[in-house]
Amino acid sequence: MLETSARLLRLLSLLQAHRDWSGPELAERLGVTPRTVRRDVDRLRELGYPVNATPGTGGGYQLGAGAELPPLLLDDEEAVAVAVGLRAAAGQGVEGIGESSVRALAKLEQVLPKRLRRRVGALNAYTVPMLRTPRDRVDPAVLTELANACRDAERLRFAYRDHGGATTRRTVEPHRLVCSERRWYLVAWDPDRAGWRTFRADRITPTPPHGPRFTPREPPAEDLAAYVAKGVSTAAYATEATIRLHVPLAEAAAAVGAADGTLTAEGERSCLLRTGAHSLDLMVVHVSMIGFEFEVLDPPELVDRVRALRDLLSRGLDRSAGAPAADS
Amino acid sequence: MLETSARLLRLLSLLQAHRDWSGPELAERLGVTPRTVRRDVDRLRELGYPVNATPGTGGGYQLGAGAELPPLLLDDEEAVAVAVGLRAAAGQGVEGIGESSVRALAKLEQVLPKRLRRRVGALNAYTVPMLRTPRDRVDPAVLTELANACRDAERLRFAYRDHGGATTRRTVEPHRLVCSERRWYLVAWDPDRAGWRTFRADRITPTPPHGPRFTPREPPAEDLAAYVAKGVSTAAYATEATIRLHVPLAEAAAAVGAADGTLTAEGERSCLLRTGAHSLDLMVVHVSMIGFEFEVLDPPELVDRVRALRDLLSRGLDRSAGAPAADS
DNA sequence: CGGTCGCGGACAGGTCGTGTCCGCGATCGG
DNA sequence: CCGATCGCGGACACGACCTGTCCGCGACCG
Repeated sequence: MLETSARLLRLLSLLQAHRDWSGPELAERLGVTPRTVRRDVDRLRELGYPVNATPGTGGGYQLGAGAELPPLLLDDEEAVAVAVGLRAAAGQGVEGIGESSVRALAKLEQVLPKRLRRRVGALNAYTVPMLRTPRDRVDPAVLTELANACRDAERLRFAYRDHGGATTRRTVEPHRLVCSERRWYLVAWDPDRAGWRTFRADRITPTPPHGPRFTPREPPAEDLAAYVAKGVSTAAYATEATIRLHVPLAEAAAAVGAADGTLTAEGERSCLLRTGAHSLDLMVVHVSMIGFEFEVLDPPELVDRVRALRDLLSRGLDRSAGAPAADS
Repeated sequence: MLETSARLLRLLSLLQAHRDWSGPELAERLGVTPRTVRRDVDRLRELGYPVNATPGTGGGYQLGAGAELPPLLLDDEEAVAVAVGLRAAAGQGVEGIGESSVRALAKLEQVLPKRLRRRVGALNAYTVPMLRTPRDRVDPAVLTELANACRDAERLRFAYRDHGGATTRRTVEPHRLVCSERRWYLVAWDPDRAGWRTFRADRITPTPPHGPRFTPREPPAEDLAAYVAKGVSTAAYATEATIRLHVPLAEAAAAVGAADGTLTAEGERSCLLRTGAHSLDLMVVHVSMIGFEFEVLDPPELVDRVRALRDLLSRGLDRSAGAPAADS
């Protein structure tokens, strides 16, 4: 009974769109008798999607949270919102969800109607690509293409911009996309060189005609994330930074966010922030925007960095209209 | 035939998880004969979800993009990624998709298994709440609660922090959540005062026992977004800013993004950026991070702002270890 | 040229969905 | 306190539909 399946889907959709539906309402919407609605609800429950019902006047059905996620039935706008959100999350390279973001994005984009794809592309410009210099920003489309090649075990051809700027052409067997230190890496087997290689995604330009399937081989390590982290040897910048913020701990905590580092109180009116070096830029931004008085304690390089920014601003001020250039 | 419906869902899930499946593979996975798989595929096609098939050796089925979005079947990690992405998008208040983001988020959170909800909460800390001071940051949970009340037409009780800081208790009929100028507003009918009111979402603290349903009345305007924009009279900061960037247009375009304003070339080595005032902060950040030499042309207030930041950095440098405080 | 795969017709058996009718219990409002 | 409303579920009969099996066709690859 195709109609029954379709009706179950529509029922699920209705239950997701509104919280509360009465039996007769649903019956009319679905074009069946209330008895059949009850049976459909039972079917949903049997499928593992809990439907709560409240008897009495003004009662009704509502979809609850179950053991597993029911199929999501999104309307056009919601689908676009999801796609844009995922692109942003993937582009930022948020550690911990980055890889699932890309997988979900690939899944969605594969079935996204064309008319919606246009809107996603248009709106994507509005997602704030903060903290990424244009150089190492990754095109979400490239990411999904890499992810697709990984999950389908398709040979991948691409042009790779070398560290020095030279581009080489590669054909590899892609295995995993890994997000580490806010950067994307592709772990792949290079048959020409008969070895595992790690490529930075932002330097990859895929050349569409995909190759044939391959049978995946044993990955070079159990924990590929660790493997990549070790491989790329983030040497240049692996230090930790310590900053003193001249605000009470509570105020700093509200502004800083768990990802940026750990805060420890230091008296009533100041606190210490220890943060991974890769979020130093973020910290500078936060400090600037929120206006915390600060003091750089640990890595001298950060002092240089702040000074460079200060000088940049000074130069800008000198150029700007009617700037008396008065120092603090 | 419950089993048939369930199998269709599983088939859809399989087709979304991998791009390519052969008939026999699917048959084994689903526990039916290949003939039934063909029939199921036909059913999916009849439901409007196009399934492409390629004959011959190494052929198979793949889900294509159709007229409408098929139900999304996400695994745990993907669901978490979607939720985190949506929360981030909603929190940022991206114009144009903000409202759909919240709707989609509400839909998802309603059915999200508890174990996943924990992970979303934990990871949410990692989404970068940029550009929001702690004061006007909105809790995504509050947003979804407001959105739920709107779509279910449930009376809403909440405490409202007034502009002056005083809190009042309200009971209103919520109608729409509007995102304007990177802020969230709730448009609601206040029965006590018998009039329409616009509340800033970041000042709302809902008090959970929701009220009874109400029958929605005619909204105060066709275009509620415009209504809100007019109402909140963004007066204080409604100017436009003009900044000269001392880099070629192409380079600036790569870094700035469409949302931040319009760029116009000005000779070979510089360009002008006109931008809405509410993204000035964003601009300062961009300019800082990327290191563009700049010059503020238009609003003198922006010059003050830059100077304030410069001075903040200077003070920080003075305090910091071994800073020679050499000016540029 | 043969193997493999997708496609679809035909048929038989039986399962399962549907509407109808019914009584039960919970809840809310008068 | 009673009645209306709603969710719940058993019983029954009709009929539709789903499944497996068997078959031949066409396409594609090696």
